Amino acid sequence: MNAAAAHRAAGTSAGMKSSVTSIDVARLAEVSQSAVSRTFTPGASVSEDTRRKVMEAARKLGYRPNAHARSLITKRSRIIGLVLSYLENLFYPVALEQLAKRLQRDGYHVLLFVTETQNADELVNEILQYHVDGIVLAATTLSSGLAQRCADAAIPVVLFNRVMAAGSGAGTVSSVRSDNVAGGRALARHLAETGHQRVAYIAGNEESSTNLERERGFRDGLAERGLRIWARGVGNYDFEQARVAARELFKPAAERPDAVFVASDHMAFAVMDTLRFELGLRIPADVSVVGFDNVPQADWGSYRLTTVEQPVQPMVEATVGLLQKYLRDDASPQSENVVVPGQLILRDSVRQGQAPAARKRKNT
Amino acid sequence: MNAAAAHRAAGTSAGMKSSVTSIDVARLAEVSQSAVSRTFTPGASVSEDTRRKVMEAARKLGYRPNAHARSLITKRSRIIGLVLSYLENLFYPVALEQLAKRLQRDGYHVLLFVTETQNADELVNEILQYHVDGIVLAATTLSSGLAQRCADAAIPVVLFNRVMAAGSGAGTVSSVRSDNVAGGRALARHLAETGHQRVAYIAGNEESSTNLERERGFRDGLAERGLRIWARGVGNYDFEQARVAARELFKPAAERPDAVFVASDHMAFAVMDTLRFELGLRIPADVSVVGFDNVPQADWGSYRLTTVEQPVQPMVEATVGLLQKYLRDDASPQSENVVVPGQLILRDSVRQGQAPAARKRKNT
DNA sequence: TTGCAGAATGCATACGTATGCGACGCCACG
DNA sequence: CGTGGCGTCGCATACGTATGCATTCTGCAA
Repeated sequence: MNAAAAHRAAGTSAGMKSSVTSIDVARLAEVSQSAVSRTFTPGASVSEDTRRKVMEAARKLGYRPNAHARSLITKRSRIIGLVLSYLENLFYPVALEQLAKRLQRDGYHVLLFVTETQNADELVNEILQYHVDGIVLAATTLSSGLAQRCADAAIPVVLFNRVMAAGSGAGTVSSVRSDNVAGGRALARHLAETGHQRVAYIAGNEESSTNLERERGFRDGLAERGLRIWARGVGNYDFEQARVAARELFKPAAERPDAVFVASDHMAFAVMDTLRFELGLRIPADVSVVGFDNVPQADWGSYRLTTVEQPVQPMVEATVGLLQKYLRDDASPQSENVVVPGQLILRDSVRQGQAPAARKRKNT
Repeated sequence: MNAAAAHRAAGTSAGMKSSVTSIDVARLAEVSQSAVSRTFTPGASVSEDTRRKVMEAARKLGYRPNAHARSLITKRSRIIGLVLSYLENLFYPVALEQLAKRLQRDGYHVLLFVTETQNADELVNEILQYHVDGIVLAATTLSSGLAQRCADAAIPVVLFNRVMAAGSGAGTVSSVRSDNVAGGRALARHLAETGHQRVAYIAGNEESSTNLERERGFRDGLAERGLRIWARGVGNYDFEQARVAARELFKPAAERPDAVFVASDHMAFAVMDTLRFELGLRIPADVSVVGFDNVPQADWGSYRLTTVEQPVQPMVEATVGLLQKYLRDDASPQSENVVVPGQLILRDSVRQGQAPAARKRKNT
């Protein structure tokens, strides 16, 4: 054997062009291709002896089963399609990270689709071509049609941090979200208890379910205490638009709000910076600010934002729970809407005092 | 036709269980399966007439080509594997978003792998099973072995924001990064020009190429002006560790640094908050802070961080450029290391004055 | 009219794996 | 010793598409 041949042999044992098939392995191990397949199929019937021979040969050749061929015949790709639209709000990257990790632990992987209101038809096509086992829609702003189209293809869809508009026909599409209504209400009560009178609201995307629910809860909570939304702006879940809304709301220096609930932490940061550095207001002395999501930055020293948490871990757990359930009983059951509770997180962006029962605690 | 049948028919035309194959379409369109295939293969020879018939039938049945079957035979999956480890630093989500969008425009999609120093072997296995067309490694902290193992499998690998340690044998693995050395040097010069004398450095992961290069450039830049690193800590690209390092560096109130370069914006925010709210220091009056990355938050009012940009768009462009090049000339060429220049971004976290040529500008 | 080039089309096969089915060997039990 | 059951194994086929090759078709020039 000359040097080149030796090198080639070494290369073979290291992996090489991964065109080694189960047949190659079978040949080397002196068994049938079936035996190789069974060795790599958990729960199949293989003797300990041949399994050893196969693994040995596979290792030598650097063999790995071809996922495409496999899913062609099993009709399961072990791929989950994840579509989202906007990663600058840290809530989504964090959720994405957890979700991907969690799915990997179960042998699934995430195929990513990034879109911003792109025409849904094309996107559906792209997703379905890969025959994903399930779809997670994590984009507050996505058209409802998309979800329906996917569900029509008989593949399970779960909406993450979003829920289907009640109007569109029933729908076999499930959802996981935190309790936005309760969260909004908790914030309202907290602001009321701490003696605020003129509370403003800066909305996210006005048609999104998250915004509708948070605003409804907030309204209800205020009403309980005989208050109402004193002023209102729209930030559309966008950083710049939130700044603009804040300027607008606080422009007439005559009677400005003494508190503002911003529909997402991400927008709340924009609002806080605008209030402080453009309008020269102090938080919370001049105005209180509360948000929603409990993004990591909310705990940063510059913001210390009182907010309602969206518990990523439980939401992720619920999401893969739903997916796995649908993958098991392949008869697609009716839709299910999981609501995960989230706590009010008290920090330093709300003025204390001036109210009868005002007090500050960390829990409950 | 009764109501149920009518509904089923409607369902069929809308998509249904996507088990419609090219054969079904062929049957309905009264052509061969080959004709269907060619209709969906750009550049194939099909008459306008049959193409119309095929498209019509495909639309009726809700047909979409099966990507797995296709890639089984073409040996191209149009999937790019992307592995990253840490999404809390906004630089990565933003890059991820751009990269995914860019690849989608070319008909590619991103399969995500999230890992934190997990054992590389298993990860390589998972990636290679999907026969991805290329791999992007965007994790500052990943073991070099991983890249090599992937490259061994004869699939193109490009390191994003990272470069291979010179030691490990040559390597057919390419890289894209910004000019960390020049960036570090620019920061050093800027701090020197603005009259700082005792400059500290808080490192990222000490073995990462980004950290090594930034520190080297910084050192060189200081040396040019007769300065050296006055004190040094390690933050390991982690938020909490950066806080600890900051406390340590600034504890002896006797002679504390008058400036600190933090190896990433993300850590810099932790440092700024710690300095301000724990140690009561003013920025930049008492101490100047500079970072690296130019993450969106660096422009926020609470930080206004002077930093060096990592130009995401050009870096993404270079990355897919490399990938496409390797996919075209499938003979894998030698490795290539693209370095994208990045500008110094002046904001308000550096004290001006005290120095001869000190001035503040937005550009250049 | 004949011939021919080029386009269009169909037939057959290949891609790499999973799995039903029958065959075989082994052991235990009757 | 015979028989049945169980655990292994190999053969053959199917999954859904792309593509080389041969064939047919179309239109045009001679």
